[in-house]
Amino acid sequence: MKDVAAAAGVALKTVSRVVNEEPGVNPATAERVLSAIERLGYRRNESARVLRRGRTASIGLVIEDVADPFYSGISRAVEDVALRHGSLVLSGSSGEEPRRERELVLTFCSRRVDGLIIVPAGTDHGYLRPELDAGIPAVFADRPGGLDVDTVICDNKGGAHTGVTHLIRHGHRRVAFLGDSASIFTAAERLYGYRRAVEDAGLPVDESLVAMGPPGRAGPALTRMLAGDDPPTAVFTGNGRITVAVLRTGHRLPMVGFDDFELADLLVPGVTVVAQDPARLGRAAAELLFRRIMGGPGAAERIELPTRLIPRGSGELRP
Amino acid sequence: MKDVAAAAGVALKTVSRVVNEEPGVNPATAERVLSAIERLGYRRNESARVLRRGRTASIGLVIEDVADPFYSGISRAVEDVALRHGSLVLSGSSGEEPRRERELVLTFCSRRVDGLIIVPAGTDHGYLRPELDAGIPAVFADRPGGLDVDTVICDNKGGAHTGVTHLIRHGHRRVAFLGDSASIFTAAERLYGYRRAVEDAGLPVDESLVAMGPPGRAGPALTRMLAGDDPPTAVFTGNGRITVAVLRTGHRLPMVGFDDFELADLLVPGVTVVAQDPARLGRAAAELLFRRIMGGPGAAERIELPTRLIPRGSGELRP
DNA sequence: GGGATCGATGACAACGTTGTCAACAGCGGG
DNA sequence: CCCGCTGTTGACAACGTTGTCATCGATCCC
Repeated sequence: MKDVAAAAGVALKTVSRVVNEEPGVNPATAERVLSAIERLGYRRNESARVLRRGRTASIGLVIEDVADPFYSGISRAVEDVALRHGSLVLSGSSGEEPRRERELVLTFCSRRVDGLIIVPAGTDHGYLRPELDAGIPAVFADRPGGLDVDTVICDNKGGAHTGVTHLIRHGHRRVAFLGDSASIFTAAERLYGYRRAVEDAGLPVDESLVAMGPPGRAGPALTRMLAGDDPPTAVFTGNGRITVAVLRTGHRLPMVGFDDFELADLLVPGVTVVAQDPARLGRAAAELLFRRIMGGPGAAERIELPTRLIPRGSGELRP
Repeated sequence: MKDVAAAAGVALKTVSRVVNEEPGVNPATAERVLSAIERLGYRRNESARVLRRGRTASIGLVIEDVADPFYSGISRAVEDVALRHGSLVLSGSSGEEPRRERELVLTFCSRRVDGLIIVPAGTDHGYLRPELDAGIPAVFADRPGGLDVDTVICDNKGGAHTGVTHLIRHGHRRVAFLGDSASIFTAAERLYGYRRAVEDAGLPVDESLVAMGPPGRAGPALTRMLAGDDPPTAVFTGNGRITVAVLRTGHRLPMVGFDDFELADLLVPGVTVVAQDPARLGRAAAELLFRRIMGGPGAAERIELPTRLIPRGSGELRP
């Protein structure tokens, strides 16, 4: 900028004015400055600008894994909203490790992001306190983070309840539940919804029909159940990865899965799912965040998005 | 930092030393400083640090769309490599719009990223010249960008050639090609590979069997071909999205698709594909970039990754 | 014609950090 | 006892930008 000023024969401040399109610069002068900028290939140094102004025009996004379509859907939606607000997105994958999440968040904070959107990995988010107190707004997405902070989640219980009830209505009395590790909030909620649905139908909850754990374990778990004395006649899967794992086992059991996925309609039979809307979730979280960044007042909000049952065949099979 | 120094009763510089774990600080003093840091919830201001030191420890990544599994695979791999180098990833989706790509790149540059990985959207990347001259290394991924810059791409021609030849070997003499818009590098290359394969087999290239355009158009195009006088007996699809579009039409034509996708093996018949490895592509690009960032010398490299034919049934059907 | 107003421009400090260099105390060797 | 060395600490400038305030000539109104 100094060089530009020298080349254009004006003061530093005038260049600054031109670059920021501030009013009150003689068009002729501005023209001279612009041509000098062009000639020298000058680019404003954003770090210095941030240092001086305090606002970075960027937000941090911590998800579990960009390569998972559910999270990349969120990611894209957040990016779009950020773009509309002239903001950039710093993002990172926590891989479900609380330590990595914490690391990412702190890195983002020391880069002075204007706000954070976090898919919480662990349960203890106390490390966020100082940041929140320092005035960095945060939004939890997909799962609550245990702090009094804006949160956007799905109706996990309700969705699972709907899906399981759907199977029961089609005549199943023994529905298995295959969920992700019980330590994950969404998995626990969905399990709760499953139990409620079974109870509400007046059926006994049989714990031998429930298996929680990482997706890789779901297939074997189902196989064991089917080999038992009183096997399930249908299965409800707790998320997209588990649904796929079960499909891959080749058991052609009637099923309903949580999470929609591409090609679910092209399999035979089509896979009935309880769909979430990741784009909507991301959008809601980002909009909430920007409202806070712009000084939106009030207590922490908690938005719960609905789910939608999409019948495609696999969930309508009778025992 | 000033406050920390005051609280600990030491000079600014000493706090800086502690924060950066520089040697030559009395352990007792360091302890005092650390406790002050803890007490005040101090976080180093990265902008100021960047301003002072010149290195940002972050790289920029411009892809087409995070929500596309091919690109999110790349994204994840880049993130992992960056993590190993202690670097952060700024990323953005260009949506195949050259203007947006340019905007993103320039934004990244003014934030002084240490380097760029770009999936080029347009053909004119002249706007990058000043940045390159300013010493910001860049790597083009998936497609060349028309500049003399490190580039990592797939063997598009070879992959298409292999896939089409596979169909011909199974007795097809009229193979249709459905590709993405011809202006996209990879689409053009794959078309070229298709033509070569047809010619190499001594068959006539029939332009009425070729349709290029956005994925949404692929289905209707195929339907038109099939309604013609001399319809194709098999189809080669130019990328994952087009493959899915074709599958959705319900025509059960023998086919081979470029790009692997989840569940390709669960459809009936399984979908034979020519697979790329997005993770490997992302990793290669990122490693190349970091080598440059650390001052790796020499002329621009061009890496071409192989593809792999995965037979699953749809490509082995006879006419 | 004189003072007020306005438009254009510049000088300067400050943002929070780190690199450079100097200061100072304590210590051992001659 | 003096010199030089080591270990520890601090003062200060600089990074590139922007906000504040001052300057200066021109214009305008009475």
